[in-house]
Amino acid sequence: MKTPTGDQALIKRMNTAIVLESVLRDAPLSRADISALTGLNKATVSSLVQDLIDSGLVREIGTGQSSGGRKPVLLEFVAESGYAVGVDLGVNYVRGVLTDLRGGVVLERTAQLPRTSPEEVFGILRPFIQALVDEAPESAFGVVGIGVGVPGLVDRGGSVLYAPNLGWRDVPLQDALSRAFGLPVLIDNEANVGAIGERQFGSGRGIGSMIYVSVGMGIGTGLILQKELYKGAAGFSGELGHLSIEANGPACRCGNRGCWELYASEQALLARAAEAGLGEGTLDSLLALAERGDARTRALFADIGESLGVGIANIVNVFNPEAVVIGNTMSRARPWLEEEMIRTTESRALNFHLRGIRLLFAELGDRSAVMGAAESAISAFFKRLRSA
Amino acid sequence: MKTPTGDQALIKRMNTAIVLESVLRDAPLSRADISALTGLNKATVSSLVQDLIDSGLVREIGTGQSSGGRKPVLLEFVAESGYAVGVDLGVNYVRGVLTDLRGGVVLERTAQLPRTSPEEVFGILRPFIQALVDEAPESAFGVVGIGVGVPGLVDRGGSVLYAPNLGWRDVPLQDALSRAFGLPVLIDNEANVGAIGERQFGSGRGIGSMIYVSVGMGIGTGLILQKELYKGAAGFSGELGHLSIEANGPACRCGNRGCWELYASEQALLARAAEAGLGEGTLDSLLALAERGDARTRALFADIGESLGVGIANIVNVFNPEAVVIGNTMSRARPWLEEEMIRTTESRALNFHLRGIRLLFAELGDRSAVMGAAESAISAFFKRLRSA
DNA sequence: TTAGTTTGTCTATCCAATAAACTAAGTTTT
DNA sequence: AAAACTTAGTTTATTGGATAGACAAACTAA
Repeated sequence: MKTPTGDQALIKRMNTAIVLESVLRDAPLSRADISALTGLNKATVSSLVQDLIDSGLVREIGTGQSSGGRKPVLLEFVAESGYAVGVDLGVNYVRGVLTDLRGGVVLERTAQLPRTSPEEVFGILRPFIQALVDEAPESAFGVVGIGVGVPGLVDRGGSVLYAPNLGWRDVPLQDALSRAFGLPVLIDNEANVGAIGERQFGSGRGIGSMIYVSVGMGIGTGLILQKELYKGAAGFSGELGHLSIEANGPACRCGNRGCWELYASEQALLARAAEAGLGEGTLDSLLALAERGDARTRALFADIGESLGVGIANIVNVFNPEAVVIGNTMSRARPWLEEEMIRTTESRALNFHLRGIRLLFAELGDRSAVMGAAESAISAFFKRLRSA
Repeated sequence: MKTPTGDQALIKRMNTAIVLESVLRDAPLSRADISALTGLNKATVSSLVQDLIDSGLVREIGTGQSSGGRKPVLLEFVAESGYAVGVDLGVNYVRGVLTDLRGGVVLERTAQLPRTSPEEVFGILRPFIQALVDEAPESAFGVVGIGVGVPGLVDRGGSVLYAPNLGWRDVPLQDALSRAFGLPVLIDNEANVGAIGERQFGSGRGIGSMIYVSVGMGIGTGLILQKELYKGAAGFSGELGHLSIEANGPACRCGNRGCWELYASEQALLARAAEAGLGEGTLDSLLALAERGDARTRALFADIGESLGVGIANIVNVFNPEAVVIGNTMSRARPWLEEEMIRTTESRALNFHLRGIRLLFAELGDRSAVMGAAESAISAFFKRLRSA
């Protein structure tokens, strides 16, 4: 039985977390506010706040307005008490951010990735991350961790089991990075960190259950269920891109037939554009064509929108989420996709499940993943705080 | 902020729950065993166990073996300290059980349901349940609750929003029953309670993430994720029967096209049997034919197995569960379905997701739902104990 | 017998939360 | 401006759990 048993330390940790959370959410606020908000006794709040001030996570920022009594001392979270690094490892680029503990971006860098072998990538990644770490200002906690999103399957130990577009198999990335930097490292799938990013900083703020659909060359998905990222039994789930929507459709490289991503991804778009002789084989050229009003291109985007809708209807029926967020490169085609996507979803999903659902596009654009990677490092830091 | 704050009462509730759980799981065992198992101090365990004995949930049952010291006093859970009623409301039947708090069946009843209007069903259900309640032996907690599984969509308030096969819309069943009996009542979808039943008492014992697929006239599903029944934002999720597996397939009554249940349900089987002139239009007749070795019938079952496999592959890719459990009437056709179902699933699902997965059939047969209904009443009782 | 072992209880102590009293620092009323 | 009131935050004594360690009880083995 590894269930943690209850003792006083647990209570203190819980209540400290509650206090910190209310500072994070509602700052600036006073000790009295926290007491009223949380139901904790004023004395308890005072004591816990003092601990947080001592540790450097919270500070007093002067007094607020009074309505006939002593003025409250306002508190705020010290976002600069620590920093996190987020990395989005793409197929031909690396993007990195250095953020404070509230997710405020201090620094952002991008680099090309001309070769993708694990060794070569690591050779680029290491100085790339080191530069971000080095730029972090002095702070109470320093750099609290590194989060990395990768385009592939990642196991619970942070090994990249399979990343077809990088040509990786069984690359122990977490091991390598945490050894190199001596910092906590979290590796996760690009769609999973994208989901975290959009939920924390983007269109999914405050939403409890949300499915993030990363539509790039393939389709990946991140599932936020009951406010938590859902991972399957083995740590990888949500391969909704390989949900078959045509049982007898064309074979997919995954072994299944008629996978959703064969119909609704950027790759699908480009393949069909090539067949029809549209554009120059890039998303950009097609977007430009659509912008100029080319009817065939617009019809093609509408088709992709419809295919997206077919899959989204499935998602809605399966998960009954509060929101579905479309991200990654294809979200740039929103104007030409959205209408048909929504129409198809609404005509296909169960009525009861459509009530109150929101079909959104990523707010963070191509930064969903990198921000989510940073956020996962931040939240891991808070989790460590809570349990120690 | 409604987060419950931590105080000593919380500690005690937590630790009491931990102790009770270890008694439930590992009885018979001694106080010393519990202390070793849970990490709680011997004194703490003694005190909590005494409380549980006083409340009637635990009792001493004599001494055990010693290996050179004082003999341990063995404890066990008093299953007969309370009783629960489980009801499986079908389209033309009602099945009910009275169980003790461990889920041991004390009494089981079935009745026909000739008419399905809410009033008529309630007229039958009320005395049916009353009889079960009346038969419960005297006990410390009495009948702790009533769980009901229904073939339809149920909202969080226990209202049946939509049950096409009963012809129900917006029937406040929980209200009606809890008013009639003055007991806690839980209403849930048949597949959800079936999932609970199989997980607690059937083939899913001890499994953390499991998808229960109820294949009857339609296909319903219950999702056990991270040891909990997953319900969507609005309380209904897991309509995997209406996952489209042929985007351009035939229209389904749900509004979508090519839904899984159009290919893999009992209804699909019977429709195709009728087309082919096989059997007398019942599952029983087809099973008999297959038993006798009729090749066309067997091929038909194999086809259904393949269609089941297509959907299961999707499930596996989406959820990466530890197990998929096939239940309800179609599980009776296991001998004629299983091979093709497994073959199709394995050829279509992602390799990584197949590792260690188990494709099982319901152990409880047609009692998955009724047992799960009782279990949901029992676990609600324990939950109440824990929070008060 | 005697020594050693294991179970379970008892006792003193610790610690976090709390209520209530109190101090601090304001605003409003007269 | 003094008195009365308000609100913020701290101090103090109390409460109620968990705990370590001492201890008693009950056993085995030699």
